[in-house]
Amino acid sequence: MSVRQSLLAILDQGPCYGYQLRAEFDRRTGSAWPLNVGQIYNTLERLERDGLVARGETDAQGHVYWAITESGSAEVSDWLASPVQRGAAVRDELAIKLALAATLPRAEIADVIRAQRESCLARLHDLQDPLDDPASPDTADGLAGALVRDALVSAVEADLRLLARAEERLARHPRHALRLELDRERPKRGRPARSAVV
Amino acid sequence: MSVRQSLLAILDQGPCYGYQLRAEFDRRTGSAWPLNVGQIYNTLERLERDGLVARGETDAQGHVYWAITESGSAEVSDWLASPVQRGAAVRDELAIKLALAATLPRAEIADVIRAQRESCLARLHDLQDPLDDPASPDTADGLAGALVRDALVSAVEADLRLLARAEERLARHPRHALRLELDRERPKRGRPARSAVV
DNA sequence: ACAGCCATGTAACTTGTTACATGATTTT
DNA sequence: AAAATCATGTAACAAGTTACATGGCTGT
Repeated sequence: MSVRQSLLAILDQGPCYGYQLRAEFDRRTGSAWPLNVGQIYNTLERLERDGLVARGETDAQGHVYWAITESGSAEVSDWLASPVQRGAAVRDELAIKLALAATLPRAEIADVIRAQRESCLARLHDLQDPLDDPASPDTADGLAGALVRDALVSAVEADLRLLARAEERLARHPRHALRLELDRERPKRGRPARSAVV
Repeated sequence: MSVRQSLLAILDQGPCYGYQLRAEFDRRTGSAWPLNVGQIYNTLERLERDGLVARGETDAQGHVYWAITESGSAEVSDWLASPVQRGAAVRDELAIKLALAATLPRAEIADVIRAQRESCLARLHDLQDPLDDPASPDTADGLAGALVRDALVSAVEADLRLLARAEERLARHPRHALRLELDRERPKRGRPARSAVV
C-alpha cells in the first residue's frame, strides 16, 4: 500500500499530473525506490475507482491533473494517524527464511547466514558511500533523504544483529537437536507417509 | 515470494498434501504468520504451472500428494544460496511514511513518530510475553520459533532506533527548514501550477 | 535529422489474500 | 445429533510491477 498511500498523500497537498507525481515521490523519498511511471497511472485509476481522487482539468500543455476527494483526504489522515503494522500481518522474508532453513537438513543454515551477512555488509558499505546525494540535509529534500538513509541503515543493522543472534542460538544448541523429534504429536491422522518429515 | 518459496522448500524434503503443508509452514515458522489454507492450493497450482512441483498420487484417505520437480529443487537451492534482498527493491513502509511525512506540512511528523513508537512499544511488550510458546528451544521447532521471535524483536528494536534518530534529526533542524525551497530546479517545465508544491 | 526526455496510457502478469462451497471424519 | 476439525478446491480481487505503444517537445 505504500505507493498508493504515498501518491494520495502527495495529492493531498494539491492537484498533480501523473508524471509530476513520480517526480514528487522520487524527491520526497530520496530517490531510494525508483518508481515505474506506468504504475502511477495504474494507481491513479484505482484510486479514482475507489473514489479517493478525481480527474481534474487538462491544462494548455496537455497535463492531466488529478485532485484528491474528501474521502481521499480522510484516508490520508487515517494513514498518518495509524502506525505501520509490522510483524503481525506482514511476513518478514528473512525471518521466514532463517526459521525454515533451521528446520531443513543442517549445514544449509550456516551458509544462509554467511551469505546474508555478506550481502548486508556490502549493502551497508554502499549506504555509507558519500556519493549518495548532493542535497544538503538543510532542506526538506535532504531531510527526507536522510531519514530514508537512516531507515535503510537501521534495517541492515537489525539484520546483522539478527544474524549474530541466530548464530549464537545455533552454537548454543547441539547440532542433533535440529532433527530431534520433529514429528511429535502433530496431526495425529494427518501424517500417514513419513516422507514429508525431516 | 516467501510463501511460495517456503512451500517449495518444505516439498523439497518430501511429498506433502495441501493441508499438511499448512501445518508444516506453521510449525516451522513458530506459528507467527497464520496462513489461509486456500492460499496453499492456489500456490500449489501456480507452482505446478511453473513446473516446480507435480501432482502425485492420492492415498487411501484421499490426500492429494504433491512432489517437487528437478527445477523445483534447483530453485530451492538458489533460494537458500542467495541472500534476501532488502532495501534495494523492497520498499520499507515506515521509511517511506517518515520521509513523506517530513515533506508534508509540519506537526504531522511528530505525531506519526509518537504513534509509531507507541505501537512498537506495545508490540515489543507482546513479543516479550512469556505465554508465547510452550515449546522448548531444544527442538528444531523451538529453535525456529526462537529465531522468528528474535527476528520480530530485532525488527521492532530497529524501528525504535530509527524513530529516535528521526526525532534527533528533526530537533537538530530549524522547523522552517522543512518548507524551505521545496521547489528548486526540479522539472523546469513540469510544474506549471504551483498547487502541488508544499 | 535524430536522440532523448516529457507525458499519458494500456495490457498483461505476479504474489498474496480472502470468502465461499463442499464433503468426510472426529469429537462432544 | 450437533459442532468442530480435516481436507480440497474455486473465484475473485488487491497491489505491485513491467513492457510496450504513442506522441510532443527539446537540445545537439
